[in-house]
Amino acid sequence: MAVTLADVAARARVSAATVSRVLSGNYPVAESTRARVLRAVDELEYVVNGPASALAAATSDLVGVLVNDIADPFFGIIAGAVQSEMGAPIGAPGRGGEKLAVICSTGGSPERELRYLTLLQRQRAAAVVLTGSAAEQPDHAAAVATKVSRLAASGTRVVLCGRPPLEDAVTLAFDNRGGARRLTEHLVTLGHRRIGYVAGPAERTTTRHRLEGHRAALAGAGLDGDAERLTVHGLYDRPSGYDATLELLRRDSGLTAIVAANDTIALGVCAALRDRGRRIPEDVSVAGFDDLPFSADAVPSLTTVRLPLHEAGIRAGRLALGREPQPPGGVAMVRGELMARSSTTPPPRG
Amino acid sequence: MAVTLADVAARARVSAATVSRVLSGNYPVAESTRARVLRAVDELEYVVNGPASALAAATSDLVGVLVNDIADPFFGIIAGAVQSEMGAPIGAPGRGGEKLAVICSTGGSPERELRYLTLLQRQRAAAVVLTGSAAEQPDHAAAVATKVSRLAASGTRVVLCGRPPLEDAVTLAFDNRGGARRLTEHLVTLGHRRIGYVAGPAERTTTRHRLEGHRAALAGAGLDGDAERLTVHGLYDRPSGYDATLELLRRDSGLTAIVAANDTIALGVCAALRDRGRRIPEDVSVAGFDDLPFSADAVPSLTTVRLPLHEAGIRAGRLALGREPQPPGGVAMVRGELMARSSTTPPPRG
DNA sequence: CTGTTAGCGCGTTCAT
DNA sequence: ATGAACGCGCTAACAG
Repeated sequence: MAVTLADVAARARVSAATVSRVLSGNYPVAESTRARVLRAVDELEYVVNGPASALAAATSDLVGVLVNDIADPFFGIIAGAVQSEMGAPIGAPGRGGEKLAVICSTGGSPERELRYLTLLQRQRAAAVVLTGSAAEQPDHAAAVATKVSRLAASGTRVVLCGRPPLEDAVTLAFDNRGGARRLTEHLVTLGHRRIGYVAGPAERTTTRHRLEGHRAALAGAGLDGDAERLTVHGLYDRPSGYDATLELLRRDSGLTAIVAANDTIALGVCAALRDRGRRIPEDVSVAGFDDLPFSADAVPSLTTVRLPLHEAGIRAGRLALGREPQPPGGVAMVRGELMARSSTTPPPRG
Repeated sequence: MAVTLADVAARARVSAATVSRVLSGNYPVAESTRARVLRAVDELEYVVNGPASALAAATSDLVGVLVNDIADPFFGIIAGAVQSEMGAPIGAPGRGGEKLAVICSTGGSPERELRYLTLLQRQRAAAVVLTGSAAEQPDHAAAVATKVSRLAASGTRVVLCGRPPLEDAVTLAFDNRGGARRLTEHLVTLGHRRIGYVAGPAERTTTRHRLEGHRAALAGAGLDGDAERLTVHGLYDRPSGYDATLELLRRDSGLTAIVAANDTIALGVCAALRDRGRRIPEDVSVAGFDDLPFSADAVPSLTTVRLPLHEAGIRAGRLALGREPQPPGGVAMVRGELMARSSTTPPPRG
């Protein structure tokens, strides 16, 4: 029913193989026949059959991108950047290098993560990029590691972006621990002594690393006695930040600063503080993490740790396509930069 | 090299056809052999070859989702919702109904939109969901319409979400015009007479419809004399809102309200007003559109028009899979709801 | 440079 | 209920 290679070949009075060669452009073809073929393609409005092509060539032009939540700009920025690298390579005239990025939103569920991985394996994806924090439950972690190895074994390149290294995969790790430490050190330097922390969901690598960095800074200042009591876990969203702040205030109404595990949580922290009549930063300083676009515009502008998400996504995309050499040891660390803005200031006196 | 159907068949001592039938589950197979086959599948860690399957069955389990910018939560929310509908249908035990959503970020470029459409056509996608505003240049619009017809003709279901109807496609249109009109009417009712408007990029349907709604409200109040002069176009982003506001202030420093074409622009509007020493809303009222998650949390909370993006995405996904009956005439209108919040108030006296 | 040949792995008749 | 055989549309040898 649809137009096939054979139809084009017939119309151009050449063999199917020749048409195939013209289209993939990776083989010498006489200019005259080439033109004839292209004209036939045009006239017949022929479009290659992807599945057939993938089957015969044993390669697919699909690249999977797994994210926890595509509605969260953190992942949107990374995913968009990865996809922007999927076009045809610079010097390739043919429609050869066009890859299609498949963005999959797992909702943070390890089961769905594995399901998507299987789906991509079924599609024989050329590469897979796993972004964001990984679940730390031993069984899930093992299952993902196994799946990754299997994908790698079957020729799918696997890139990890913002999650801890794994065998058989190239990794772009975010320095969550270091960034978090510098952020809390900044507060300590300002003079804060009673600092609350709103963490993300437990059992996630990013949550743990950021919390560890925070604790390290506290320990360095001899302030870690209360750390456990002044930490509340929640999701990486605004309502969690709001609720956690109320809880923190209940536990210690004399807090002079609250650090949130990310910027979105920080938004909720600010809202709760305002509802409780605390001024930011005069009464309570607030800090986030990630430096999402809205953070610089918040009122007051949010002190946070800038992660180069776009750049990381670009790099992840290039690594996935093998257009960039792997970092030594297969692991590169992406540093975060402290952005000290208006939401943090020395604590009120008295 | 990889495990194939034949390998599984050999191990289970049945024919490849039987294995195929067990896996697709749409054919009677004896329980005993069924169990044997499934065990073999498990032991061999067999994963169906998607391309081969798609070729033989002439159907694909890919669904394309085109968005202007996946880093923008507006699209992230829609895309995430569409994808959440792609799982196996409720009563289907087999791995049959699993669809893979391919989210493609076009950057608002009509060329890339067409390229993605071709890529999806090449993959023989089961469906395509086009979201967000469409370019209005006649040639581009025609090219997209043609491509859509061609996709539809080849059996790909096409769903339009948040863009104007097209032949051969089911449409979920947003009532941008009506929402914008009610929003500006709200300002007029509050007493505003000099209202600036920061529009999105020209030549886009959403931009035009929202602007038309705004103008209609002005005209209804006899305020449309200055409308042209008090409108500035930009992109749908924060910097554009910032710059446009400075320009508007230059054109009329006595503005008492500024309406932005979306919430993100409104963020920039607020920043610029503050930098110019204007209080919001005491000196100048500000309004946005979309009601993205951050808008309720802004300080002051943003008056805007709520679009049920998540619900619309869910519906678009169901329509794409044919799981929901088409609306009468193939077009359904999604209304926006005015959310009057703290960023709008009566104009200052004098 | 071009045509011929032979699969790629699976779904689907048609028999049995 | 199961197996044998064919073909989906394309690419990759191999000739020439």
